Amino acid sequence: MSHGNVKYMAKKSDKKKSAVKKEYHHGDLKRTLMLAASELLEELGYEKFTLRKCAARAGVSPSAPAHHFKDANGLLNSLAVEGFQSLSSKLRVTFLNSPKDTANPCSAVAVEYLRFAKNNPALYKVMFGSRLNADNPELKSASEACFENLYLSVSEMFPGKNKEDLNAISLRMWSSVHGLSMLVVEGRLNFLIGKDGFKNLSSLESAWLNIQGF
Amino acid sequence: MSHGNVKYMAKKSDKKKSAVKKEYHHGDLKRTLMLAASELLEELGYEKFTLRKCAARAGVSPSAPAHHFKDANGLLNSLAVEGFQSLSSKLRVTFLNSPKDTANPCSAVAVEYLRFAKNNPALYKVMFGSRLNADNPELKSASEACFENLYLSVSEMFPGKNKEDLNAISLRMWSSVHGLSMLVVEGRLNFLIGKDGFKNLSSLESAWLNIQGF
DNA sequence: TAAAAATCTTGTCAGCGTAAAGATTGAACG
DNA sequence: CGTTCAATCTTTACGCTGACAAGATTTTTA
Repeated sequence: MSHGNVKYMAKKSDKKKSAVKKEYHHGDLKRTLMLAASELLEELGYEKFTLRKCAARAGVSPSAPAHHFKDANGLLNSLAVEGFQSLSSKLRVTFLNSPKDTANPCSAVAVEYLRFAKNNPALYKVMFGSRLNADNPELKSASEACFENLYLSVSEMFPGKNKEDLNAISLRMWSSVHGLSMLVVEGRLNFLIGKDGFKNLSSLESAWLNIQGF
Repeated sequence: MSHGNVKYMAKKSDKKKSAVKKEYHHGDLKRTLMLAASELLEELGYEKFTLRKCAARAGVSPSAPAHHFKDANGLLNSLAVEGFQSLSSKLRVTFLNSPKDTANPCSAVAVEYLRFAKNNPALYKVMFGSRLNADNPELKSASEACFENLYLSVSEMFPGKNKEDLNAISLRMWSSVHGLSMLVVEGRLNFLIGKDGFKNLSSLESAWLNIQGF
């Protein structure tokens, strides 16, 4: 496991070490482009991201990405899919590790959701923004799986409820925390800071959390 | 009042009737551009709106808008400001005209909010999207005034509460209905339609409304 | 080993925002 | 009334963008 096929490793190693010399075939351009895109998104912001800058950071020509993604939005779409998968598992893990006997058993999940949005603001905007086509099959199933995971936690939290109520509760939770996340990520709560004892963003968020359980 | 200065009116009338003949000075280009922008936004969608198309629809050159707005985002910013003013007054009127003795006195306001977002989806995205600078003074004060108006209704609804609670309730209401509006407007609830008896979007929205009062 | 496929580059195109400079008009003022 | 000046709009041009077509290079297949 540590070495594997020696010949192959040597080849790979050669490739790695000759990073100075530019090679025609990149080897793992798809992954490299997604990494570069993710970095550029958070560095420049959602609006200033361009495919050409992304290709430049990956060290390839502006047309190279076309061989791995349909177009610029195809690249962002792949990022968003991974974002939903990451968010989904984070929320589930948080729920499973949080105490179930508190007054508001969802607050830990909500905090984790908000943390994700604040840690990856540009990615979060891509995931829910109108740049991507919401009807894209992969994106649709990824966001659906995320919701289903939330639904699962909700159903374990309210064992007696029927499907309609569980769906409604899940939707209520999602839209509520999504709304706060968007307002925070878009800077739309800035005017509230300094008002009536809300000295910073955190105090606003905890007020939001404490005012009620979903 | 019906006629005013005859000379001036005649002049204006001449201008109107000679619409075939293109004139160098438009007369009310700022308003015309905002109208054209608002139309194009809803026709083409938030992402495909361009300043050049907007100028073309208004019948002027691509550089003409620069004399009335700082840049493309300046035009959208003005639209967003008017959007917040319109939304603010709609919500207040709805609250004042809705019965106060129901179980959930906010539901009428929430419905009106959602109606605004669905009637002007592209404008709504502009108002809350990251294309505009959230720290723009005019935009900031317009959205703040909108929130203050909501706060006013909330304070009349819960007379006993202190400022902190009223702020938290208002924020909770806003983020909740904003989250639902965004999800609806961005088409992010499509995958839920047809699931567990939710035959359309309206059934989802009413389930959201009925699951609890804010 | 030759053909085929995959991968990346170069060259090109229309469309975009916007800045600079010129043309036209209306308003202010003698 | 005529002149000057500011406001308004056009023309021209620049760099940047996404994307397409065609060619170069490498890897895979057969």
